[in-house]
Amino acid sequence: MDQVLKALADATRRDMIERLARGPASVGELAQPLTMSLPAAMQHLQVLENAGLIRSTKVGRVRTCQLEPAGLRMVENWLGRQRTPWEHSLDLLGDFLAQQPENPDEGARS
Amino acid sequence: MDQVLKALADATRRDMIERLARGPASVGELAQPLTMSLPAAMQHLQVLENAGLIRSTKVGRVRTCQLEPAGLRMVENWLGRQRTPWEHSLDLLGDFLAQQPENPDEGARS
DNA sequence: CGGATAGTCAAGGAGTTACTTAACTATCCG
DNA sequence: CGGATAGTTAAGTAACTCCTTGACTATCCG
Repeated sequence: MDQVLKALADATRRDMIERLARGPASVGELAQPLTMSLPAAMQHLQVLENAGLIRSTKVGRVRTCQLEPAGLRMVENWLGRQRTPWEHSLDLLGDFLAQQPENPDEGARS
Repeated sequence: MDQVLKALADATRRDMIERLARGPASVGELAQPLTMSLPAAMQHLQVLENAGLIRSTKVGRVRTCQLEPAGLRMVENWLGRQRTPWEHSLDLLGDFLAQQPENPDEGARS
């Protein structure tokens, strides 16, 4: 879980995932539009593969990478679990707290 | 988006979110179970609030934090968008690519 | 008032991350 | 074979992250 979110926390890696969501690609194809050296791309891909977000197979001298949807789905599940209990009762509570009468020093947040 | 995922990439901040998913809490209440100094907790909360994942209001000398579900939902949306086009056709394509018998070399820059 | 409580600001330092270049291996093609 | 292509490894560096301590402000309560 930690690995997955750390992997997604980088904009370059997210770009790679967005590209892979449109179809498999080689390491070079992934590196080229990102203005980045090949070794840099490799490191990112290793992070993504380590996190279980992509899979890659090497045929000849070309390594083809593809998305692994299970990884993304795991994150979605965690997110859903965190926001389930609250959802819309939060705003009411927020308003309640913000309007506590005995607090002249409390400027409106913002 | 970048801020949100960077915020979620830290285990301590995820613990905070899980705690807040069970109800609002003060800065001290969040820091205590995490064996962490108060300033450290503050920095994490600032990151979370900056990312739009939590909201906080100060009443008296106590700052009460609460979850902001919209932030988590934004991430869920992005994740869903990435894995929609593929889902299960990926495995078939992967097998296909892995079994290509020959290797044409003319793909890259000419 | 004066002490304790809750939070905040400001450096500073240990550890990690993301990139680079250089050197190297493996594959393809003529 | 031999040159070019695709990827990989290794080492080094600049920038960032997380946490700490110390000093400070604001609030509560006796």
